[in-house]
Amino acid sequence: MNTIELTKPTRPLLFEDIPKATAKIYCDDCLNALKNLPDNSIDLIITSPPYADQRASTYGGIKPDKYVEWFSPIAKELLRVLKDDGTFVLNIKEKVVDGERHTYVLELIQEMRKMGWLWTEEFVWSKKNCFPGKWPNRFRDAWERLLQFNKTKNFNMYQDEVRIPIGDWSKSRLKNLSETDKKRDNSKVGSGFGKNISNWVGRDMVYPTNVVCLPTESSNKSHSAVFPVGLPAWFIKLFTKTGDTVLDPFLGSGTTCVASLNLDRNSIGIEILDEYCKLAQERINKETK
Amino acid sequence: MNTIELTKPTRPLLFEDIPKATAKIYCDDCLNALKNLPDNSIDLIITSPPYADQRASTYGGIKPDKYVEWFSPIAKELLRVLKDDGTFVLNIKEKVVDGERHTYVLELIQEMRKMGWLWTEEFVWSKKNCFPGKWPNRFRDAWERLLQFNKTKNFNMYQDEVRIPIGDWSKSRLKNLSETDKKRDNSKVGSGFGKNISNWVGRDMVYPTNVVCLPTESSNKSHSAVFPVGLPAWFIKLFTKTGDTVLDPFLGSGTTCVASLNLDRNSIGIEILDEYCKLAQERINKETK
DNA sequence: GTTCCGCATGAATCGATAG
DNA sequence: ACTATCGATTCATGCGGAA
Repeated sequence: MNTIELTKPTRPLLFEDIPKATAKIYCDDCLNALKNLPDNSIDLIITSPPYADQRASTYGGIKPDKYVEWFSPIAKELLRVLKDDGTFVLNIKEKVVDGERHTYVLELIQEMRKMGWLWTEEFVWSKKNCFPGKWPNRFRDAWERLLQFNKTKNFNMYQDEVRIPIGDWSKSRLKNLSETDKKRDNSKVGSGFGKNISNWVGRDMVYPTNVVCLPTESSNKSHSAVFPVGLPAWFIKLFTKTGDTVLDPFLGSGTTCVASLNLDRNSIGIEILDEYCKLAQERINKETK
Repeated sequence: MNTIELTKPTRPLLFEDIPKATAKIYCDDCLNALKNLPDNSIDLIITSPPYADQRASTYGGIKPDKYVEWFSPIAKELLRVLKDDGTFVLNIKEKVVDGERHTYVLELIQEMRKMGWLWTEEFVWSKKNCFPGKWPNRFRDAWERLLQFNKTKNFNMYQDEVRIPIGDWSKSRLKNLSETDKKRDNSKVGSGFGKNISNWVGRDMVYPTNVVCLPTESSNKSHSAVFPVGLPAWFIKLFTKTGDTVLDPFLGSGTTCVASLNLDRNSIGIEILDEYCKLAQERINKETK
């Protein structure tokens, strides 16, 4: 098993003791790597596991009928490593099998509740640029589930960190304070201030809802991630504070670590495929400040 | 049991034999009234049943734990009265019980599949102006499930009836097509447009997705239902044609009948509360053409 | 610097064809 | 009959080069 550790100063250091956020990547099977993590050590788990029948080369192409069986032991380990006031956000969507939506996600929720998880909420990720196509009996699938699970009812939630500007203008431009927006604006100006989105903080900010609207990232040819960096960023801001630790047990191309570093959170990523680990490392070097 | 029947000419009559759409309201208990309907007679069922613990005075306040048990016999009757090529759209959302989303909707889907329903699709109704409020551990709930069930895989779907304007991207992109674009065939490209881009010229309507964005109807003082008329209207256009019959077994204030009449569809509504039946009648007189 | 345009690229689904 | 593979369908987005 290879382990990659990256430490980056993420802000201009004003004092010597400003904490540095660290990203650690385990290049290993998910269940194996999780055994290395101590109990109650993670503040937020956010992941998008391989969907049924996807990524066959890496994960053996889990059959829809076997999905719950496959994921359950992982869910048990995640329950162990999460802190009592932490949160687990699971991005998932059932596929169509024989003309019907398969029920493995419904079954998974029930199974996870049996092992002690609380099913606190279901967010909707609404994707405007979903996969194209036309069928006689079905429209394009433009949404995925973001299931929120907790260990206890007293979990940390920092709602003020994800407030959005009010009004129609904000709908199109500044929807969810996505990291890409923030970074683009920052890079244009140079300093951490200037034309930053945070300038708008304080003017008619409202709390968002449980519907998250973000486009997928499809044109990045180096990796096939559909997880836009704004998605983990949103939940990291919502459920953790600076210096906390974020875990993604199916890291893929490293999106969760990139988002974490840019927000001064430590992160642990697990990814079985070497080439994805390398890719993650490259992205962390390139896309973090 | 009272029955109200309303027949309205819904368009300027050009010929004597233009069919008139009819709305029929059964003021009765849902299961009782359904017994009056023959097998395989309904083209579309669309309804928003009382949610758990809602409308307690009317339905005895169905407890979340008893929800599946309460709805199952109704679902069986609905299966009986629906035509083989018809569709059942169920608007529902689980409520929060003791800090968790309750699982009665998940269980209901599984139970309905056991009795023969196909769970074809789950649409999301994204509510732009959802109920205001703030809670320490939860955002405002801005979406509801619209579960599509069918009896067979060969159901009627009239997709062209609900097409929407194309996104702005096409205006800038397809204004001036170069000659190469007009001639381009799939020799160059393996995926993506593949075909000729000029196919898109003049095209201004596209098919929607399975995310339905509609605002809730505000300021409706007399009834608590937040079913906007646009919601049944969308599904009526999508799943029925003129002259078909639409059923709403929990009519409430009559929204489904209003939408049906305005689209020249016959409708049958069932509502146990007399005052709701009266209200429905008034709305039908007032809000239909 | 800014806007415009060309182009590739999707956690998809269905139906037909092949073993 | 049952599974595996393949082609056709479709629309919003970001990147990079050009005006």
